This record gives sequence, structure tokens and C-alpha cells, in this order.
Amino acid sequence: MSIASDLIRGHTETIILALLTRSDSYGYRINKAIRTATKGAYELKEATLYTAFRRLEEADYIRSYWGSEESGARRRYYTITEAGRIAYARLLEEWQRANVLINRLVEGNIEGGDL
Amino acid sequence: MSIASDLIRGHTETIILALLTRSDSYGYRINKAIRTATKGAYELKEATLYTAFRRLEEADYIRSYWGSEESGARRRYYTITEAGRIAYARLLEEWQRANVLINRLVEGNIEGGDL
DNA sequence: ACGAGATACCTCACCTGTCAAGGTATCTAT
DNA sequence: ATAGATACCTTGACAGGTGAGGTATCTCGT
Repeated sequence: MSIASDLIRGHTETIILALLTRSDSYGYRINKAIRTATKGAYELKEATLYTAFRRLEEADYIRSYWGSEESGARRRYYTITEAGRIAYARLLEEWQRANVLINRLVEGNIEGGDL
Repeated sequence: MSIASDLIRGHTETIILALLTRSDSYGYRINKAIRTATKGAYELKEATLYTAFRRLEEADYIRSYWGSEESGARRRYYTITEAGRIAYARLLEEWQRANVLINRLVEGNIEGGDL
């Protein structure tokens, strides 16, 4: 079972930043890591991934450089910047706050008798 | 601090259905309940809410009827249908599954050494 | 030698849900 | 009278995700 696009939305950038926090990486690898880690349930489509990279780079949260592979297809590696680390921390916190609220709301736990 | 739209996205329908599971209600009240329950952090904008109602009604997950208020502004009440209850259960389950994965991913916990 | 499949990148047009900004009407309290 | 709350609704714009297409290299089996 795969995850609906609208649930994915809003997490793409956070996930990419999370992975780049660990180490530099490149598109294809990040994509595959996510797919295998979630057994195919969560998948960033290539188009989504590359547009996200562009957004992140424009925001100066990541920077890119071409790998020096002697053989095989060329790879564009991404590094997270200091601004990116800060943004990641903020996004993570924001998500954790939101998560609590969303869980409460989707379960209909609105206390206080209002409704 | 308010929640980003992209985190809201994908939950609107689930939240509305959750509330209607409890009892019939109407737009303004649902909206306010959410706002006060989350102390303003989570807010469905009116336009979002009403388009969601239309979507849900078209899908036959909810039905609407005009309230019989003697005074005050007229209210359009919504009831959840049987199909709506089933859809809600599915959405809730889907979300709970997604939640686990998202949490893992945004924290960068990709085990297995891949990446 | 050749084809299939994996690796690796990229772009464009389209779709869908959210939102800002506007509107209408009624009731209540000052 | 007027402000503010209650209550509904529509429109156009916007942004992120996606399907469908493209390019190029390497490996492996036949």
C-alpha cells in the first residue's frame, strides 16, 4: 500500500534534508534509500525529487557538485549548508508539533464539549 | 505558531469526517471547533472547508440539509453516510501507517546502511 | 554483438488542494 | 446606527506532486 500524495506533501524537503544531514548523497541514491527503507510504501517520484532539489538549492539549504566518477553515469552530489541544518531543525520541530495536533483531530478528540 | 498548509493538506477530509462521526454539524461550527481545540495553530480556511464539503458530498461520504433555525443565520448541516464511515476508517488507518514512516524518514532513521 | 535492465540525470504540461479576497445576510450588544 | 459575531458562498491564483517523456552510461546474459 502506498502513501497518498497529499500526505507526502510537506515532508519531501524535510526528508531530503534529514538524509543529507547524515552525509552527502545524490538523487538516485536518496530516492532508492527511501523506497527500500519503507518497502516501497513511501516513494518520491523522480520529478518530485528533482524539483525539490532545485527549490532547496535556491533557498541555499543545499549545494551541489558533480561527482568524480571514473566510470558509470555522472552523479550530482548534494551537501547540506548551515542554513539547511537550521531549516531542518525548524521543519522537524514544526512537524512534531503538527503531528500531535493532527493525531488528535483525525481521531475526533475535541474535548471541551464544543461540537 | 501555525501549521503550514502543506502539512494540513491531506488531513482536511479525515478531520471533517472524524467530527461528523460524533454528530451532525455545520461549517462554521466545525471550523471554530478545530481552531479553538488547537488554540489557533491548526485552522481550516473557509474556502478550504467549503470546497472539502463539496468534494465529500460528491463522493457521497456526507449529505447535507438545511437547519430549521427560527432565528439567526441559516445553517447547512452535514451528516456522515455509511460510505463516509467506511472511508473515514480507511483514511485513519492509512494515516497511522503513513505517520510511522514519515516519522522515521524525517528523523533520517534509515537503517541498513543504505546511504 | 546485441538487447535488457539498472544506474543516473533532467524537463514539461497537467492536476489538485489551499488560500486570499471578495461577496451576501442575520442577529446582538453598545 | 454601527460593530462584530454568526453563517454561508465563489472566484482566481498559486504551489507542489506526477505522468510521460527524454538523454547517456554500464553490466550481464545470450
